[in-house]
Amino acid sequence: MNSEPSADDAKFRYGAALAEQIELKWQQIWSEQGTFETPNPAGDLAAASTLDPARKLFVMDMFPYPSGSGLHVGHPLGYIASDVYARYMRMTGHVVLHPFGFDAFGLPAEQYAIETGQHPAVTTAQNIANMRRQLRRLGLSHDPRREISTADPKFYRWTQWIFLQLFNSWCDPDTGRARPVSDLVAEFEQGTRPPVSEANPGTRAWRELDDVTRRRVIDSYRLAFLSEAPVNWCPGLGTVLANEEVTADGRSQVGNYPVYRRRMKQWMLRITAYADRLLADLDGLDWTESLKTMQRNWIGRSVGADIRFQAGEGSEIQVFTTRPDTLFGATFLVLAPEHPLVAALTADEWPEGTPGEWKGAPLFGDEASASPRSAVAAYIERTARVSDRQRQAETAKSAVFTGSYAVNPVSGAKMPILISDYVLVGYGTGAIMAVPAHDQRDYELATEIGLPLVAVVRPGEQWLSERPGADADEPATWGEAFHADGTLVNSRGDGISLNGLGTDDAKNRVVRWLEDSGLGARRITYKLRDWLFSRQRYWGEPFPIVYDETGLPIALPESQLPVALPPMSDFRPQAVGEDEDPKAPLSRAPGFEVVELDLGDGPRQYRRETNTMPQWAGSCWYYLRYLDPDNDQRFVDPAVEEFWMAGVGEAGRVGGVDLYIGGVEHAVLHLLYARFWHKVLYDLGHVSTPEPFQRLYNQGYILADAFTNPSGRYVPATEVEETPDGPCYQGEPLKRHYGKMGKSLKNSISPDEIYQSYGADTLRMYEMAMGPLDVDRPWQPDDIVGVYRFLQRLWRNVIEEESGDLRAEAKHLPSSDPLYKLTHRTVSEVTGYFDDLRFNVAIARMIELNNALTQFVQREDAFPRQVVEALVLMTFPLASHVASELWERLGHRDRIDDVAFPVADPDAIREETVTIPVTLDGKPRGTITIDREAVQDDAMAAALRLENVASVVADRAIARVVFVPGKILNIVTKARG
RNA sequence: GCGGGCGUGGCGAAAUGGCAGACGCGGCAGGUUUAGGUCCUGUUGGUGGAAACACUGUGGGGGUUCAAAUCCCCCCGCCCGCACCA
Repeated sequence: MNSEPSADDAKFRYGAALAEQIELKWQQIWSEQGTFETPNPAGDLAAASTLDPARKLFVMDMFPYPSGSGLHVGHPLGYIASDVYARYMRMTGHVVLHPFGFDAFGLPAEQYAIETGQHPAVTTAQNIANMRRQLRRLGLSHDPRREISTADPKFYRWTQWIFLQLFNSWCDPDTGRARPVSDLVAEFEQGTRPPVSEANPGTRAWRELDDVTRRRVIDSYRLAFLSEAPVNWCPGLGTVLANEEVTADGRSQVGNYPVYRRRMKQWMLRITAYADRLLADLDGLDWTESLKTMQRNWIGRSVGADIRFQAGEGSEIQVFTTRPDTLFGATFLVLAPEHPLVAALTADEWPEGTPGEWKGAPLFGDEASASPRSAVAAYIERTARVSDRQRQAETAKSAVFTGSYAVNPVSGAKMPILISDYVLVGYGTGAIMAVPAHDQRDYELATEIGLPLVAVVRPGEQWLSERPGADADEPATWGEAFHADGTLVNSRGDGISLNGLGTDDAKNRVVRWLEDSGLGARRITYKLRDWLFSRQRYWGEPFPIVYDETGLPIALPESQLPVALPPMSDFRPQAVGEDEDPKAPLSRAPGFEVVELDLGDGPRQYRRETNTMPQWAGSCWYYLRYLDPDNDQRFVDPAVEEFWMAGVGEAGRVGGVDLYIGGVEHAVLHLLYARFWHKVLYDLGHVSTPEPFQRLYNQGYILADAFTNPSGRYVPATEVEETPDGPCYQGEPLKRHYGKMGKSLKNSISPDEIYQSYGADTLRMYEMAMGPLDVDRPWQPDDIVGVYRFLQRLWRNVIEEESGDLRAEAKHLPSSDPLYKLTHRTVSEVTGYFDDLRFNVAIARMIELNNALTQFVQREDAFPRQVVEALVLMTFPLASHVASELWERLGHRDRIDDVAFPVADPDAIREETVTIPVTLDGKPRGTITIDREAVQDDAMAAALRLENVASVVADRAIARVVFVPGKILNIVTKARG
């Protein structure tokens, strides 16, 4: 199947060996001539001449982490696509910035280092060198001077600098924008803004506060702040874990250690302050609707109301609801087990007549349910033990009663207060009003342990009739909650009645009433959480933060950046007991944690922050560093930033990277985090656009067969034998699967294999020809020969295979020649397809043209230069090496990289006559060839000369004629008479 | 459960209101070759037919239209994301 050249093959046939020779030659030339170096408008990389801002284009890929196993053929799909586009756009006169880099900090790199027993700095450097080599072998046109690594101190110095911008900023609630903390302090000092903060209960005036309290108040406003948060804590690994790193049964993916929920003091970034803008600004972006939807869902805006319920003396419980209209149906309250008021609300004794189910007796037995305190304690303990995922997997609802009651403010009804794990402490207020008749979860709990149900929205007749035995007034008979909109019933109280209103009217009326009575207010909440930003890990950016004797954080001055990651031989996270506080690896680095610094008031001792930043930090801004990678004065020169990030093209484009290609797996992590950082930088005046990525394109994945043995483990797909009884490995029958190519499914295919059999140009072209760029596609090695043959035929049409000489040149084609016309039609179509990233169809058109060219060359034993040059130029963005070689052999001394993409001759495309189908009652009956300008009568006259048409029309009457010029003639007939 | 997307030959796919299946793989037939491979030519959705041709055909059903793979409604299947979000 491989086309290893055999002895009698022509010496100069385009085969794997010749392809390799050509590819290495041109890669060498590109490197020596700096072909891919893109100039800047200013600074170190400034161009000799001025650059046209209207012609700039910033095209980039999501950068990879430097993996130890190198690339497989699935990785470069997006890289090839961006490269083809970058090369094409350069040929259309654009100044194209096409950089590449490595996401070198973070867990994948550190895990690889631990597994191989080496230092991550060593493995990272090795892996980067290896990947750089593999990418160069593919002929990607990245500017080598702009390559960055997030683990390079020259890079992470500025990651730390941006963290300081976050630390030194707060979000002004009046404008929703970030401002310097110094503004906030000024407003506190002048008394124009009250120092409202949890750190200042009672909101005493600024001048009454001591220094430490003032610092606590300011800290509580910062965009980067310390907070106690419940996290996934894994003592076995000695670190917190992201939700994604915890398995369904609550254990660590790595090492299979148990994971606990635990409150820990962590750095948080206040991304929630940007929720509204992150949502609203999606509208102006050229992203797919599905990706925007994912971000919208993740941000999860919901509109409703806060309502305060009185519970005994002085206690007040605030809930959030999106259905304030159902307030009369709220028959009990449910708090998250972690809610701060739980302890205060837990009664000493059960009220008279409390049912056993409310006491948690079925869950914990008689002893634990003897008093509210023991039952609540048992329930809290149970919640802490169970992971989030496990909780959600449980089918039945559970809850225990606190022994306390609240009062429904509209109906006056007495509402038992319960705790249950289906109420989440992190969403809304961590407490809900339960409306069991109209909320499915509340319904399940109410029917499970016997709580009252009141219908306040009347279900429709149809809804009731679909549920046998359902009585409109008895929700318990419904089998499930009725949560649709409807007409309010049973909703009359002392101060307010909602009866007869629709859902929307009822919401408005009850919210107005709550606001007037001071019992509640309209409110919007988000699912988006603040971003937990610290890790007890070694391989990441150190925080530019120290603590003084107060234990409060102090930002280091810019002049002390970077805070270098200290070298450590044992950098692994350390296991600690369940009750011990975790120690970040950096606390063990000699001389790192305790330091003497002069921060402006003389040398003093400080303690450094020893956590590191998470994997996402560097990727939040790396695209900006490409613009100005060696600048040691600023993270990016403003003139350079403005040039590359400005919106080009249609009016109203917000600007940012002009084309960003990457996988959809980053839809809500990297892409949301980066948008947030960018907006902060924008607010503070450091960047010129409100969004980082104008156009985002998700390439599909390459899929391949994968196989599992009888014990369910994946086996290397390349070593699987196909037998008549199915796939086999080491004598064992296998189960066939199908999935994303990669290490985990053991079905990777190395690009080296393809280079060996066909060359890099064939691989590039094959990956682009497989199908639409955004769709997953199977790796089908048998198909590769299709594009291989195309390149081979193109080569043969220009070069004598026996001698290696240029073929004879045919006479100049007249513009009336069909091949000339086809060439220009192809150029015109291919141009459009390249513009739209539809490389698969562009390649199909080019193959068609080449097939026609092949016939010509065989007939004439000579090639027409116009056709060949157009085809070579169109091939260049895809198969750059062989196109460069052919261009040179065609006698050109100029670099093909600088040649303009061919432009179609409009006269050649315009046909004097057109051939269109004729249909009778929608059925095709033949074609007619008519003048381009022909009108309906001309077309009819031509159609009636067709035997097929004339015979039918003779028998039937013409009811109607539809003539679409250039498209179709449809004759609608009816029976005569 | 909610949200997004997809469904076309043996396979990857074209056609986004106007002759369904461009282009490629694979298959079949022929040429070149000692043979195989390479290379070249022809052919290839299905059914019927020697052929011309006819009928049929884009997951299923219905609708809009002169005309539907394409637009609308219902159903089925598959993929992806989120998921006790109040």
